Amino acid sequence: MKKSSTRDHLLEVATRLFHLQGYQATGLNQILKESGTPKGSLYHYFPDGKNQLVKEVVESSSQRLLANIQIHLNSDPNPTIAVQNYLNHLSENFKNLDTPDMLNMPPFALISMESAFENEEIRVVCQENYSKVQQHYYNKFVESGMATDKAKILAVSLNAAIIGVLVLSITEKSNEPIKMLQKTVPSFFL
Amino acid sequence: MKKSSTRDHLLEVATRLFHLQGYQATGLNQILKESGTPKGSLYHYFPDGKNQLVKEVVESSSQRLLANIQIHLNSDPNPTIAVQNYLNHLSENFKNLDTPDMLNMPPFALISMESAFENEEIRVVCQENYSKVQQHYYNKFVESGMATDKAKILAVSLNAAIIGVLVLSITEKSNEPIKMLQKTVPSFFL
DNA sequence: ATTTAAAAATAGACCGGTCATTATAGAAAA
DNA sequence: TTTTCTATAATGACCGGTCTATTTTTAAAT
Repeated sequence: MKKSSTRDHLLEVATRLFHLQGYQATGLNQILKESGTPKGSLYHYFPDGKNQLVKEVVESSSQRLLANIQIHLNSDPNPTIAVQNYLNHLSENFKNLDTPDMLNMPPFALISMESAFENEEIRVVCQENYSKVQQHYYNKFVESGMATDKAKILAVSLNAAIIGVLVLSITEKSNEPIKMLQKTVPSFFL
Repeated sequence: MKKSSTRDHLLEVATRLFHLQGYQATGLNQILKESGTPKGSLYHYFPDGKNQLVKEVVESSSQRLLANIQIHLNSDPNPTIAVQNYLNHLSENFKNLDTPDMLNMPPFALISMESAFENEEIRVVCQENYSKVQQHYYNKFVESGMATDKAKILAVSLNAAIIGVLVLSITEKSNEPIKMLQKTVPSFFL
């Protein structure tokens, strides 16, 4: 028997909607309706309401994102190829242009900017997420022999570039921007 | 004198708030309150309400952004230095970490992601804005002798990197990410 | 195994408040 | 006087959150 499949399902639907529309634009009623859950259950599993829901969504999305990045970074010893593999994975998630898979490619840009001046708790979780992502890149670069100071600025720049191409890809509903970045990646490592 | 200073003021306040909080999180009442305008005036100048306000905000912000980019790209014949000058300008706008100047550095990421799956009209305006920004970069690169195919992918990548770095800077309320990107810019042009 | 009491989960009505928008009137400017 | 602008009140829809009641599940006691 599913221990708390209702809770998981709620979190899943909320994750999709928050990353797609933002949490400000996503009402609890929409989450309830799309997940077929009554309001009582939501406040049973998430007593602190929407704020708790947002926080758990961001935290679990971060874990998923980090694991996903690590997998692709491990796919090749050469960091250039590994990063390109990761970008390739991201562009795959844009095959369905209108409903990109927000679970395997959580674009934190929306939630992190929504929270930046409004919800300090969420903002910090987003910031920590970005920091961890960059740490993953940094480690990979250093392992492959890059100087630590260069690895640091490159990790931040790569993270920024990927965030940016996701914003672009979502805005124009095309994976072309991702493919373009893919081609410029090698020059980062010269 | 007050030809339509009320209208301009309304647009100014709305611009600040929309870029800071997103348009979903910004109520008309907040705009009215912060601008000291009565509700009647808003619907007098913007008969189509919030949607018209958002559209005009994005359009005017885009114009401002494009003009600003052009100025900095013209600041030096060398594209590397010109881009670094622009990044320097951006990092200057983060001196007041809690209230960055959204007029001189409109971060479209928030509004463009908010609108992507919700307001097609706004989404298109954002997309066109990104396209024009990239055209500016492209022209600069080609003028300086870069091959057109390389200029194209580089323009997209640079745009993405700048978008991303603004997302990072806003999230962690620091201009450090911008400064880091500044250091990696030269490698783009090798 | 059956009964039973407690706990967990579901269900939805309800609340005060705020949302964008409209309506209506008065003031200012032309 | 006619147009433009200001000022509020009222509108209905929806917001997140609370509340109480009911059903389902769990576990203990017989």
